[in-house]
Parts: sequence; structure tokens; C-alpha cells
Amino acid sequence: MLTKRCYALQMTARTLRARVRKELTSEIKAIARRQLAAEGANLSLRAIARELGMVSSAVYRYFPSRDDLLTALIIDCYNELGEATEHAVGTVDPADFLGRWLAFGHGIRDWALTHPSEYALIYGSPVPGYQAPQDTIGPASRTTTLILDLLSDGVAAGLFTEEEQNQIPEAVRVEMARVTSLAGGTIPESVMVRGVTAWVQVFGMITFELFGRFANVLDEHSDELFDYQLRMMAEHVGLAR
Amino acid sequence: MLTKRCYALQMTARTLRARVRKELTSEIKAIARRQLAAEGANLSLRAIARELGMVSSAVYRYFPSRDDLLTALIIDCYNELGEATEHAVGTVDPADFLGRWLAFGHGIRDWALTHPSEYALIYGSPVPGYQAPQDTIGPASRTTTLILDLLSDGVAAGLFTEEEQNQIPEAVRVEMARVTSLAGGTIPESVMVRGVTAWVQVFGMITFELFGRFANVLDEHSDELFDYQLRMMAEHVGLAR
DNA sequence: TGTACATCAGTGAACGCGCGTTCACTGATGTAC
DNA sequence: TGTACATCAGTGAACGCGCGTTCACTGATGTAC
Repeated sequence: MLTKRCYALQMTARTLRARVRKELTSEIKAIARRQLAAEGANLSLRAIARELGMVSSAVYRYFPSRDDLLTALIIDCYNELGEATEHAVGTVDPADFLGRWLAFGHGIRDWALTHPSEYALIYGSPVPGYQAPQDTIGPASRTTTLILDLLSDGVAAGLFTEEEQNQIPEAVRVEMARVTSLAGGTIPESVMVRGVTAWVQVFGMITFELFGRFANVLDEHSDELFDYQLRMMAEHVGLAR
Repeated sequence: MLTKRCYALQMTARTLRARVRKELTSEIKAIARRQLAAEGANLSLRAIARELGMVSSAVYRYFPSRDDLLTALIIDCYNELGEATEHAVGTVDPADFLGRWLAFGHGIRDWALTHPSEYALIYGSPVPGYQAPQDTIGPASRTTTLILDLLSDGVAAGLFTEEEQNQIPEAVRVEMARVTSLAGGTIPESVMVRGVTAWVQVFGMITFELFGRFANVLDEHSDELFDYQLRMMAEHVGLAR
């Protein structure tokens, strides 16, 4: 029976070993993510091994250290959030800028609400003693890319009304120019700075909601509140029209 | 000599014991806060005792458990942040609404920048397995009280222009009414909802700055960026004029 | 002012756990001829 | 297709640590008379 399965598996992974390795790697990560919910970012390799029915040292065949496992989780989370949000935005007519913005905001929030501990991992307090390696940067910027694209496209479509740039302090203009340059350099500083506001606002709302800052006061109609805040921000940026 | 000191101390604390107890309690908390920076919210009573040159069980004379110590820290932090911000706002002419708002925002950020791990404790990811008791609510609401007062006073001064309330969805209005009722009930929902935006924005900016979300992109002129965002929010709420 | 008793801070040992990581090893799987 | 050798997943023991909390105790400080 194992041999039969082996042949079947060879279609997807070169060898049985490679396939099993892939599966176990995922299972370790899945268990680790369940641990996140209960214990936060203080993963216990021994507890994971126990749950797998393995000896603790066996986990080292899959991840060279606890921090590497943590990095893998972080990258997965960024990618899942990125993918979910890209998909949400992707279903909207590209010319519908307000729709894209709403899809962006709700996409992020929906993922966060269904994966609260994962959201906390990537957007909560930094893990003490952990230094995120370069590999996390790409996945982490998938969501910001979406918003930059939205603004670029808006500019291309002539969406934003002209504004006097020199109202903005020089130092802020410099920062905005740096961000803008990441997205082709077409976004005016005055638009960018409001985009930053909106971007921060979205994550601020989600963080406050998930971390309990709205508890007992603002937590009864959070969907509607979030949606309305999104719409106000769209107006503020100039995406509503 | 000890006896002499004892008499002197009796002026502030009834007995030597009471005085020493007070001092040691503070010292334990001080050491715990230093631990926060290095290890996050996973306090180690044994490490604290070690640093005090005491046996680990001695700490239990001061705090009945680790969670109680954590609660004490959280309350202290809320109070310090509250006091610092109240003081910052208090130095401004009460009729200068923009000034009060700027003092509020910068007050919070200044404290956060000088106490990053303490800020993470109270505004970062919830500590797994820890349930904040009722005693934290009062201290925690000191900052929000400031902003509610600011809005109330603004209303009393006729600062805000009339706006159609019925643009706001019913569900959001209900939430806003609940918040408003905490502050005497004079703040219109349309003002309140923008106040929430601004409030979330302030903490969102600080959280992103401290937790490294601006790293390598927006971190060179953060003072100016924050200040400008504050001013935009003031305008958005209607405090700027 | 002096003595008797009560309070309570700090000790030291113990309970019953936990952890990450290394290393020599067995035995199954995979590869090359 | 069959055999020889290489790879590598998982074992089990060990190293050297860590932790919160309880409890009976000593001895100093505080209180009441």
C-alpha cells in the first residue's frame, strides 16, 4: 500500500521523502500557528514535537532553529494576507477606485479577524530578541504595493485635484518623495501624504479592534464603523470621487 | 544611624518597615520594567529576585503573583502616560484647540518614544493568558478623556460647522452616541466619528513608528511627519480653525 | 522607659515542571551502476 | 531488475539551563501595656 501511494505521490513530488518532508514541514508550521494563539510568539519546539509524536530533536531536521521557524511563519502570514488582499482587490473593476480602496481595507481586516494571532505576529509588538531577516521584506510589502498601485492608477486617471505642494513641510515632502519613488514616482507628495494617513488609519483601526482598545465602547457595530472610517478616509485622500 | 534615619523616615511613612516596603515595591517594578525591554511581557520573578539579591520567594511578600506584578506595571504605565499627556495639554491655552490637539498627540508620542517597551506593554499585542482586571480601566482612559474634553469644549465654543448627521449610518451613530454619552453627551455624532478617526490615527502612527513599520522608508523625519499628520487630522476633525 | 507579644520580611529547600540545542546512532528511503 | 552505497529522518540521552509557587522557619521591627 505504501508503495502504491509512493507511485501516486511521485507525480507531485519527486520522491516519497520529498513529499513527506513537505507535508511535515507544513504540519509543524500549522501546529506552531496554533501555539501562537495560546502562547504568543514564544514558540516551544518541544511542545510542537510532542504534538507531532516526535522527539524534540527531530524538528531540527525541518527548521535549523526556533527563530527560523518563526521567520517561516512570519513570511507565510505576510503572503497569506497579501494574497487575500490582492484577491479581494482583484475582483473589483480597476477603474472603480473607491471600490478598490474598500476592498483593500476590508480584505486586510477580514484576514486579520479570521487570523487574529497571525495578525498580532506580523503587526503587533516586535518579538523580543528576534530580528526579522531580509526575506520578510518582500512578502511584507505586498499590501503596501496594492495601495501604491491604487494611488498611481488614480493619478494616471486624473482622479486627484491639484493641490499646492508647498503647504507641506520640506521634511515631509522628502519622505513622501522617497515612498513615491518606490511606485514609479508619479504620485504627488500631497496625495502620498494622505495615502499614508489612510494606510495608517486602516491598520490602526484593525489593531485597536483586535487588541481590545474598543472593548465595551465601540465593539458592537465594528463592521459598520470600520466601513465608515474607510469611506471617510477615501474622501480624505480623494479616492471617493 | 539606622535609628536616626528611622525617625526621619517616619515623617513620610508611618514606620521604617512601611517605608522600606514602599521603596522595595518600586524597585521591583523598576527592575521588571527593565526586563520588559529585554524580554517583553514575560516577566521572570526569579530574575527580578536575583537582581535584588533576594531569594525568589521573597518577591511574594510584595506581589502575590506574576500577574499581579504585571497589572501593577500596566497601571503605572497608563498613569504615567496619562499624567504626561495631561501635563502637556495643560500648558496650552484652553481656548487654543489646535494647540491642545497638537499637545495631546505629541504628548503621547513623546512618552511612547522615551518608553518604547512600556508603550508596547499597554498598546501592543495582548499578553497571552493575561486578563487585565477592572483596576486598569480608569488609568487607561485618562488619555481618551483628554480628547473627549477637547471635543466637548470645542462644541461649547461653537468650533464645529454643522453637518448632516443622517449621512452617517445608523449603526455608526449608535456607537458614537455611546461614546458621546461618556463625555456629557454634547458632542454630535458627526464630530465624534471624526474624533475617533483622529484618535486611531495618532496611536496608529506611533505604533507603526515604534514597531518598525516605517523602517527604511519613512523613518528619517518622523517628528515632522507625525506633526503634519496631526495637523491634517486637526483639519479633518475641524479643530484647526 | 521597659517589657511581652504580634507582625511580617526574607531564607532555603522543595515540588513539579519547562526549555533549545547537540550528538552519536539506527534503519529506512533514494540513487547509480 | 538487482545490488552497493549514500542520504537523511527520527531516536534517545545528555548538557546546562530556566521557571512560578508553597511552606516551615528565623529574626528583626512594631505595638500595646
